[in-house]
Amino acid sequence: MTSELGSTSRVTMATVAEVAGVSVASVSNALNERVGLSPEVRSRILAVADGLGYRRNTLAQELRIGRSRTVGLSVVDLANPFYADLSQGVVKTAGEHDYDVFLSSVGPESESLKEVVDGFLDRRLGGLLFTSLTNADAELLRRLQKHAIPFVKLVRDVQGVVADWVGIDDYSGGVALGDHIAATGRKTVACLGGPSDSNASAARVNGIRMGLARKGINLINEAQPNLHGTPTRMSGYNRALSLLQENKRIECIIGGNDVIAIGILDACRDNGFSVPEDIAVAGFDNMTFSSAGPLELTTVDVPREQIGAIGMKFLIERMDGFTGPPRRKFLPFDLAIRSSTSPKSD
Amino acid sequence: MTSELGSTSRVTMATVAEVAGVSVASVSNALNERVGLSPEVRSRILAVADGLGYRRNTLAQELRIGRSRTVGLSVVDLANPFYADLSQGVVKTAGEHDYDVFLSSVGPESESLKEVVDGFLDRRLGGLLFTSLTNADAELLRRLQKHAIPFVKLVRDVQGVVADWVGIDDYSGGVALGDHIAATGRKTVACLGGPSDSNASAARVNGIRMGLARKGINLINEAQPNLHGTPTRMSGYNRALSLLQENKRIECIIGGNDVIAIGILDACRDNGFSVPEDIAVAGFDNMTFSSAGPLELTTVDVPREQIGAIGMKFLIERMDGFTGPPRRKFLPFDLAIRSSTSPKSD
DNA sequence: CTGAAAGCGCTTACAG
DNA sequence: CTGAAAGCGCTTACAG
Repeated sequence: MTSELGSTSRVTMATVAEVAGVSVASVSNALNERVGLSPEVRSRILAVADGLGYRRNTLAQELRIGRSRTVGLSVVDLANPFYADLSQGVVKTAGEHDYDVFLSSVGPESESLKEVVDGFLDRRLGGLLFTSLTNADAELLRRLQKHAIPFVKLVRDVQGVVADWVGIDDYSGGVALGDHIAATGRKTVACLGGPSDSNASAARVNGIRMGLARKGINLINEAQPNLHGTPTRMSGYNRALSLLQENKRIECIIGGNDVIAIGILDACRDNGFSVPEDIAVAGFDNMTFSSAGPLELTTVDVPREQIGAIGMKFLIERMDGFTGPPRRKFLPFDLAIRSSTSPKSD
Repeated sequence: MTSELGSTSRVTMATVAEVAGVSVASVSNALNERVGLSPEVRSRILAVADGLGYRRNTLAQELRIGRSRTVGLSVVDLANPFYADLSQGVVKTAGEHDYDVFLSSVGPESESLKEVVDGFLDRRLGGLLFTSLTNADAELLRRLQKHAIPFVKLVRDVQGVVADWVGIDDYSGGVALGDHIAATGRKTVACLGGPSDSNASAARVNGIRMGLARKGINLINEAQPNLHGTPTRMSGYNRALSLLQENKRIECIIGGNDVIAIGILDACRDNGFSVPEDIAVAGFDNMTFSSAGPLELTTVDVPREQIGAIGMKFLIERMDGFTGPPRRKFLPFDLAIRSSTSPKSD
């Protein structure tokens, strides 16, 4: 009498209908709270469904109605806490609005963005959220627009793709940081930015440059290839190493993000430079670990979780049919001044 | 002639079949590389599908075949880098085997584990991966077993639920850590562990206690409620604060994980205790930030990403029909000794 | 070697 | 107020 695999064969609407003595249509209507069902029948159906432990098959439902309450989130590197925090904001807000999140990782070891997007589309997800975009992704995004798939860009923007975007004014953040460094009295300053194909990284470096320039300070590595690079700790370490070796008088190194800055701090430690006495170090993002016990990194506080949350909110509005013009939401940021850039005491 | 919404109405197998002049069955057979199709027809179908930009509808396919190449991953707090690293391992391994990951967050603000699991089941996911389980979840897991849904427990184990598990021997890790602390010559030692309903946290504390006891050292907060607590920085800070105030002679505080340990370091810094001169601090996990510039935390190196990767591999084997007895995989760990527990120099 | 047909579990007009 | 029927886009025996 019982099926071979799985002691309990799934209970479907047909099962509920049979037990309740009604049609599957009525079961569907009852479950979806549609009008035109006598209260008695409706509550009987609900009771039966409950008793049988009925659960609606999401695949069947979504296939039929052609819409999904699941959104796709594409992330380059979950192990990078920046994206983990961002994702947390997305997942939390999604949950509050009864949406789910399908996560895909883009990366050298994993899939390309195109493959990730294909996977999203194959699942007929209701909307998409992107991080880590570059201008090279413009065509892909335009294809989504052609298919009328709503999406939101997070943190980084893409030239020529007019769509909702949420982030901060990275340029102004950079200016504030450069300004602060100049005010500490340091004049020999280098910057080790993130990848140049990230518009956010580029804006940060531009802002830092401008903030310093206003006080007559030029980046000592302005023309060098190390001005931009991979946003990893390793890259920060290696690039800082060569800076420290080439220029013994260097007074400050600014990382394009906190992960790079940690690499810079490692390099300083390993080479006997004490921070901030010998050299100042600053970052960008204000990751949780940026202020931890003895580690006190000056940085720009980027509201990562909020970016994810508002991005998700924008996406929900689009999925709900909002057709207003694309929005660009600049979230406020703060400069977190800590001991890694304490004024020179000489 | 064009449909109102979405310029390009989706191309389905029917479209491909019509253009190629064959039946949908043949299209399906061609796409699924089944035998019994003349090479010519097959390649023509493939060419047409490609030309039309055909993409298989995953919902329809999964509904039909009743299996899914998507697995569910339940995580308490993505913003906690421990789970982010674990997730990275899962996602990466999944991608390598052509599986996808559906992520759900359990938490006070979000859904309960039951809701998360229901969501997984409603989507007919092929298998599930759990982190942060407690004994209270036993019933839920047994229900999954009754329905023959494969799952793997990560890091934490659950009493009475015999199923695949991947983690480290937390007890031995604790012993190694306690042993090390004793060897540094410190005798007044406290431990601020994670939640007592986590079998991993409990094992860690037990191990630490044993490692110290072998050298005749007892935890000074053995009987106190602060021996276990929330695994957050805030909790570490607050618990450390009261320890420092109550016992000026305290020589070492061990955190049940690195996040707690960071809170301990914060408390030391804010109260003028220098590490390791005045007091030693140790953690557990070896998070990336645990060694960062001036921050040099002694800790147990837990291979988080590998736990996720192997857990995913186990799950794939189960989904592929492996029916061997449940496995318990203990991954090797290391003790990372750093300056936060340097020997007392008196 | 290829196609017609049934069916996965839903939803939604449309009759009655 | 309720049900029979078609259909979402696939896959899979089963005929031919």
